[in-house]
Amino acid sequence: MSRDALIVALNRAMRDASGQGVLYSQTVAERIGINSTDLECLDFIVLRGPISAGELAAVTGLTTGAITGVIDRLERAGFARRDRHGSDRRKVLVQAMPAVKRRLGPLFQPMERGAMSVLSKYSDKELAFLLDVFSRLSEAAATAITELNTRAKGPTKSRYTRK
Amino acid sequence: MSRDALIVALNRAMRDASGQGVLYSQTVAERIGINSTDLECLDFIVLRGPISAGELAAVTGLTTGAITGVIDRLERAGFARRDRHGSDRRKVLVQAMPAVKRRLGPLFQPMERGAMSVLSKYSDKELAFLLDVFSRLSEAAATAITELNTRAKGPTKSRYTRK
DNA sequence: GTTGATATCTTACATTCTAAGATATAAGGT
DNA sequence: ACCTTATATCTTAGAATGTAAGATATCAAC
Repeated sequence: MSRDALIVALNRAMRDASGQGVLYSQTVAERIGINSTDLECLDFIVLRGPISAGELAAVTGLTTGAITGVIDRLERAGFARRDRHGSDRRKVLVQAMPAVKRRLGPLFQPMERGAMSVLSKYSDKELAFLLDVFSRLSEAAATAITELNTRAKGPTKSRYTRK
Repeated sequence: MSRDALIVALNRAMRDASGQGVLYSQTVAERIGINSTDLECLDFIVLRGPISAGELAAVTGLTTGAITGVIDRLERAGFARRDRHGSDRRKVLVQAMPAVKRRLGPLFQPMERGAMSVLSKYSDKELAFLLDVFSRLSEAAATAITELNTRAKGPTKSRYTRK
């Protein structure tokens, strides 16, 4: 395969792999009866410990109104809990409940095992190489997103031509 | 870094990279004034040539009713066109319009350049290695999704796995 | 204590999805 | 040819979830 063809194939493979990841998340969300947005928020809640509603809105790009709904549903499903902030009582701190690990863990196992079965075949050196590549790609993507947002935004056009 | 830590870091890096890809798509969609679902469908339309509405529903996991709306919006925005199937007049074939390449191309350039700036530093051998890894990961993910759906309790609706 | 900033929630409305059924066409048996 | 059943898309009604704007409560500074 030529170098050019290799790069084209690699770009497609990356998009496909990314898509599979999304698809897996959607499937997991469906299985536990919440939507993808709520699962993404739950991921942030788990990763970034007790987090305020406002921060959650900021990292997900949702409005605070939408976040209120997200937290309501996560609470109702038993995956998260609201607490008042100790010193600033306007704030609401959201944290994950034990049910998350118990119910979400098993659902991520097939993916973890799958990734493991692939990765376990590589040497430490190869894994380090892969980690480096992924990090660089993420960084490049972040830069590209910024670039896209920074770029002149042409004439404002309505979302769709009127009904 | 220990091997275990390496693998944990890699898993997180993969999720992050996947997320960046999604975020990029959302940004592109916003920039051209359509939603992410419509852009995903448009990608299929571009890749898989003239495709019937039903097939589009099958590969995306949307209902045919939703696909009708998607095609309506893509048509109104000038990105796609409906045609009657030659021999089976129940079918509607959807194909991309030239405007897609013209208007979408530039928006994907920052990402392409970013990926290129990373990938260009590697040897052919390294690129081949990466392509192999991505392919294996995609395949493992597909298997994991199937596994997850197989374990499902109720009737399962899945994307991409349907024929 | 008053004023303005901040954090979250509420409300009204828009968009897009699903489910069910309508419509049109196809295909096969009689 | 006719009738029945299957298929492909569209239509409709209702649900879910998003935004925007404003209400409410709290904080922070003067």
